[in-house]
Amino acid sequence: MTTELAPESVASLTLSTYERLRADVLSGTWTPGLKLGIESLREHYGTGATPIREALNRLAAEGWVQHMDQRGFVVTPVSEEALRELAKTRVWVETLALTQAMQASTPEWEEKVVLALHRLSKTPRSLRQENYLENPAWEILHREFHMALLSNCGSRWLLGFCEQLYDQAYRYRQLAMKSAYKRRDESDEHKQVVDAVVAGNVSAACAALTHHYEKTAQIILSIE
Amino acid sequence: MTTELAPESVASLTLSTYERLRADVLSGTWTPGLKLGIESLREHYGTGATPIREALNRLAAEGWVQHMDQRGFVVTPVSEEALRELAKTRVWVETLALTQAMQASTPEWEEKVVLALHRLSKTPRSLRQENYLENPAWEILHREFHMALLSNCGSRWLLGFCEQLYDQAYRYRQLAMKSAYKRRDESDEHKQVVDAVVAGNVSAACAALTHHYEKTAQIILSIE
DNA sequence: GGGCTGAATAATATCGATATTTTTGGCTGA
DNA sequence: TCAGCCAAAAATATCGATATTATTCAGCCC
Repeated sequence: MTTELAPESVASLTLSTYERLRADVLSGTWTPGLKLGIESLREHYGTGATPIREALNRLAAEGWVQHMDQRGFVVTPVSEEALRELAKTRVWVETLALTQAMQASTPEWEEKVVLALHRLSKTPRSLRQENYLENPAWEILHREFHMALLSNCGSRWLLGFCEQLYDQAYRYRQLAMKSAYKRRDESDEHKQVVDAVVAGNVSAACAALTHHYEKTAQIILSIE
Repeated sequence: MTTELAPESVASLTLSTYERLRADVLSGTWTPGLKLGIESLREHYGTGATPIREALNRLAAEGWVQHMDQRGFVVTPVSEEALRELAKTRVWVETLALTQAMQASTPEWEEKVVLALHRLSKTPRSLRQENYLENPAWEILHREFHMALLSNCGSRWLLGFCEQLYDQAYRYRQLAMKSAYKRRDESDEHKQVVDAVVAGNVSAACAALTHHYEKTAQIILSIE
């Protein structure tokens, strides 16, 4: 007797607070290094201390904030070195996942990837032409495209690591966007990855993905 | 009161509760699938609900327990399929880390690895001869050996992933030990890895590590 | 003047009690 | 007999207040 309805609507305060806090860290609303005092967060999100603390503990385990015992929480700082390390790790881990995904390739997966790319390319990168204004729809589809690419790797652990790394890199992108927006056409880079995937050329696909990530890191680094 | 010296002794309740709970999940004290009721844990660990909940939230983010919103926590279940996936992922990710570590090899790192192996081989696997009794010193040195091997990979992210996977596999080992103990000599397998590392032979080192992990998984699977 | 000491202050960490939500179990009506 | 439904019970989630712990800063000794 399983009577399932939409549980989203009645999410616990802990969960929704976690999601809001996470989004605010990812988007750069809370800047790196900022001390996250319980009292001020409590006031800002309009809840008690318990949901705040529970959310912070989860975020600490995921690496978004750091928890100094008995000394509170701070937003994980960023640094050029950390970004380089992140970019390097992403290339290693995601090419690994892509390789495994391609070796286990199925027609369904290929179609899923092609479809994800199609949807992405039909969505504008920025909401405005003149200056950059983030398009939330594009961001969602972009994440879905990259995850679709790796979804066939056969390991939920590996996929989870890739998601973590993707989201970490997203924060750096957001922080960089705050200072400057450099126009860039990723659509071609995406297409090259998919072309190689469809052709079954593992090394070409990994090379294209690597190029895509290294260029991203390079652009962010060039801003500061 | 009495003046405290060691900082460990004055760790916050949240932290020490987290560590105790984590150890109990890893050691199999709380069996997979078990419902972890707040009230019973509160009583068992002799603390309030807040430290328990915070610890559970951290453990949930790390994959040790699962959190069903508004429906409490359960110890993450195990399954043959999950173990196979874990073992597979470990081989992929750790051979990646080992490869990178060897490519960035330094004399200091090599010495660290050799030393870790030496310490490990001088420590008995079991506290008793006749039947198996876990030797905590061996467990610590074993973990340190494996982490020393990967410590030079150049990415804290990657190293963190490896630690996660190692600890997850440790839980499976512990669970298997509860039902049966199969005598096994790992020392030779460890030595083969180090020999290949010292010789600078990347593929041989990865093959030895892969063999080591696959045999572990195979033994655990054969028990049930 | 500079470094140390120790109370005052501010923050975190924790508790006990309350509000919500889920689950249980019995009752009704077809 | 069985599904559907409501009330009671149990558990989770949350709050407000308190206990502990770090930090600050003025006063003091060298």
